[in-house]
Amino acid sequence: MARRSDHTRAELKKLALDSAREIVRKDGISALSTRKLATKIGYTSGTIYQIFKNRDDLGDQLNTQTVTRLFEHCRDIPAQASVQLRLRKLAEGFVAFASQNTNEWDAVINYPFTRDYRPSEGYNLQIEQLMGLICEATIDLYDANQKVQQLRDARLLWASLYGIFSLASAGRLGEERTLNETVADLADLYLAARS
Amino acid sequence: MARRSDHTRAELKKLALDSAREIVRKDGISALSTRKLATKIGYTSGTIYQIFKNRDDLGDQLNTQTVTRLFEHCRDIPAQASVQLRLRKLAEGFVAFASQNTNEWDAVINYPFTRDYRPSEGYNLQIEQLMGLICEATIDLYDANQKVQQLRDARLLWASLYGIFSLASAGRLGEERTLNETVADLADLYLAARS
DNA sequence: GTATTAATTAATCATTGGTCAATAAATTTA
DNA sequence: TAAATTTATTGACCAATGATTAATTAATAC
Repeated sequence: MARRSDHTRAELKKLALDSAREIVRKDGISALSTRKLATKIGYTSGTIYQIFKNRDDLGDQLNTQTVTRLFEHCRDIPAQASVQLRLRKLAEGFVAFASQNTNEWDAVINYPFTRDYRPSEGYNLQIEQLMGLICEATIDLYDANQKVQQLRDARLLWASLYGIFSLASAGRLGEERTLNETVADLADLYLAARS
Repeated sequence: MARRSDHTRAELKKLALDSAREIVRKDGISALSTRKLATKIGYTSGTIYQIFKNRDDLGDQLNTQTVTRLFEHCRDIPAQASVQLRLRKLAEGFVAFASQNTNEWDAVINYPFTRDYRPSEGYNLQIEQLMGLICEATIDLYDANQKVQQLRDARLLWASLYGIFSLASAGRLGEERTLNETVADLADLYLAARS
């Protein structure tokens, strides 16, 4: 029996999330079960439900972390002079992160949530942060009174990106063009329309 | 015991697919299990595995049918004079179909396939058909020597649409703009870039 | 009518998410 | 220090799931 003072509640949660991430990273989202996770951290499955409300909650927190990491990855991209360059670099950042974290990113898109699950406030906040990065990159293209349009475009870009990644991760993008190129196509289309 | 001559193999398959569709339509993709499907058609679960290779196969065939129906729905849209109108109507067609077939369309996007599942040739063919509709609508915008670019754009539009629907079905699109409007935004962005 | 072939079943396996009474460990009280 | 109380952890459950397969039953051929 795991001694009850082995970890504080917070430590245990971190341990669980880290281990969950490791399982997903190594064997994909389908390999993540409460039992496997429990075993990995030296507890039993019941304890998992003391840390997380349920499987949806576990997935939400895992994915929130992943999106946070994507955000941090993209935030650290060096500043660029033009919108073109900024968008290009941002797109490359997205693709690079997704390629280096295939299974984790796949979980963001394909985690088997319950039918009526809705993302947590924390998750949505992280997505807003990402949207902020897109807005920063495209700020030169909009007047001060076009903020609404800018955010609308950012959302559209995000949705499009999301679709490209979804199809790519499911092998449904088609053969003749890589993920990188398709994302670049999107950036080009956007620039052709707005600049 | 179901009498072995109650249905031919083909009839049985149709019966199973129709019933699967009914289950999904009514209670969503998560309600579709081999047992439930078997009971519904008056057989036992083992028989399902005589009709379909496995759960992935069942889902693939169901989704292929759904995409076919989406295609037919959009193909029957009356001809329009301009690219603008054609795209607009096509977008509306997509949204209308998705809205009228929520659960079935959700299955196209979120069916819990096995990790290494890849869509069948039949499914991919149907997607190509859809791409054809997009190309028909946008044909005026490209010269004869720009066929590659045109198809590339069509794929991009499809991926973007797919992303918009994915986020919408997961309640991740944001509140302030409807599905209809977002899809229209996409069409507008595309037109602004290419016309 | 008997032998052969093939469809259907029922039992079974391994696994899953989830709950909860029992148990063990830590903390407080006396 | 010893007993009483609180709380974390367990392990035994439950109801489902996808999938396999030997046994059974129905249809067909001889």
